[in-house]
Amino acid sequence: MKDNIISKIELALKSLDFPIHKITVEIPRNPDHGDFSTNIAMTLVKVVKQAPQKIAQQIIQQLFNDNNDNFFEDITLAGPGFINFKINPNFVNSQLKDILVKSENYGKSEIGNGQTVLVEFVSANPTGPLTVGHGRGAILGDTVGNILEWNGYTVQREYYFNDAGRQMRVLAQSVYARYLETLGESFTFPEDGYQGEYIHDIARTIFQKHGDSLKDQSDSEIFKKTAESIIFEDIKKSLSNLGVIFDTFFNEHTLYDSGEIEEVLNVFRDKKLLYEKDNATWFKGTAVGRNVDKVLIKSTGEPTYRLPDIAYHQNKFRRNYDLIVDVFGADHADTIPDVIAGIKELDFSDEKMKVLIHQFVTIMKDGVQVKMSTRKATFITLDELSNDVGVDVVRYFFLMRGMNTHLNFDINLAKNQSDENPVFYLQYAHARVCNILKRAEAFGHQLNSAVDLSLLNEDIENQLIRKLLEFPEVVTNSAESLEPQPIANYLNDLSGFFHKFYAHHRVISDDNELTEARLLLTKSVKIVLANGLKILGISAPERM
RNA sequence: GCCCUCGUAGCUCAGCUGGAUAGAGCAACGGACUUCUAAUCCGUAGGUCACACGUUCGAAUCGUGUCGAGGGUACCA
Repeated sequence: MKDNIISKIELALKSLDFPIHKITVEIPRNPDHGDFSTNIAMTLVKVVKQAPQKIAQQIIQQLFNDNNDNFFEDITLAGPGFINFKINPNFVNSQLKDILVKSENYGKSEIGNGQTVLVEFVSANPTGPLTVGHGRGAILGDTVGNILEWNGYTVQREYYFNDAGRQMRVLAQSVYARYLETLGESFTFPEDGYQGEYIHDIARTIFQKHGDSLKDQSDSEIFKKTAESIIFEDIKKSLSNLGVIFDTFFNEHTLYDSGEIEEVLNVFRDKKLLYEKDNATWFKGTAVGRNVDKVLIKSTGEPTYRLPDIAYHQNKFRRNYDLIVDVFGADHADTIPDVIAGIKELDFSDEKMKVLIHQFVTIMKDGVQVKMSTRKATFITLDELSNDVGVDVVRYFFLMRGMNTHLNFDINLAKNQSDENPVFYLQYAHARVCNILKRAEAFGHQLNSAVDLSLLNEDIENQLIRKLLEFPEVVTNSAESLEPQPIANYLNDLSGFFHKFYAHHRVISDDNELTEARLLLTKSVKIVLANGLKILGISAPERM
């Protein structure tokens, strides 16, 4: 509908011999200002050199001249030069049929045009259970994937991990210590070891399988391998429990086997971007616009995380995706400029790469902040959280806030099965809709697409219909910004309009015609709510 | 010190690419269930958009600076 208006304005500008400017049409906050408005007259002031009101008058006149189909009910000049449009309600209402026709596809677009996207997220090393902090990235990444899919992209979800570094060595040592403890032997726990209860469980599993045969083999691969596989299974279960399924898991180690790490070093060396200092190999960041040089290979001979990160991104680029999306927590944000600098030196363009950074999650319980540390095992795991408050609540809480706000996760609020919990507002709207439709069916009402939609002329009905018609634009916008939050906000607004409509008007009444018109509206609400919730990965219950 | 994110109602947050009188929810107070589910609705109250300059027809939104919060700034990831 918006496109329709824009092209009509364009036509008018052409007839008036005004230059074709960038035309923006928006929905005014205040409904008194019409269904749509444009500021085109004000932006033309400089080019046309006339007063904005005068320009607006001419455009309005031209639009009226062209208005043979009565698409516009009214066009008015307002304020400093806004042009406000009122669309013929019959035309607006008839758009509802489009929702019915498209049904579970309503809101999908083809702006992605089949392009391939790699979305990398979570990417936590298998050293322990996922925490609430990982949860935010998981839900965010997964939902961004959904949004892209709804817009015609082909999405691959990838989890990157490293099972070879220092962290994993400390993990193995921690398990070994607990293994000795299980055997009743004396042991020394690594200073920075992992203290979680799950380490005991892993040690016991190893004991059950191998008895005490490993007690003198502190460097046995079994400790690491067993820990890794148990923890990884656990991680995958936590994720799938939340509806997050990965297509691929990428092990950092393959970058060494394939020689890609070496290759990156060679390129950098040829470009004179490497030098040796203090027995370590440094990347000359200062030569490529970074403000400091960074170590790529430590004096121990081990690479820092930066080197494989760069090689990994080169690998992604070589796999030829049209778009590469990374989802990181704020604590990892600092690696990104290095990766981008590196990638450019490897002759790839960072334009295809979008990095989403989300801020931290703080957990509030009983009004106080819960401090968390993975190593000390004073964290709340993602499993605990989703078991505690439910999958739908977890997903909604992570999506209802912008990714760059510090998210305050109030456990008490989330657990609250009452009207204080915002996710129920949406789900209840859907359940109400379902109930009405079911009841209507029981009364023998049929959905009739030939119904007279002009009967829907209450204010709240108009608002509701207009809101429903906004949905496709909300979905494409969120694909462009790669932000799920607007969809969550939209669904909240839509639910609000529906609840209000419900409270003031009955759908099923003695008036058959009106009932059928309202049933069509109700059905449309169901479709949009269900589709929106689907994108967010939240269930749409038929009853509550 | 330097870099990133943020600062909007008592609390948690919206406010789209600069637009018209700044919006929700919660909490507070007062109403509405013999009705398609009251997990809802209606009303009241609540604001120097951290602060100061600047950009322009127009700034919560963009720019610079100050203050405040969080994160990063390692031969940890």
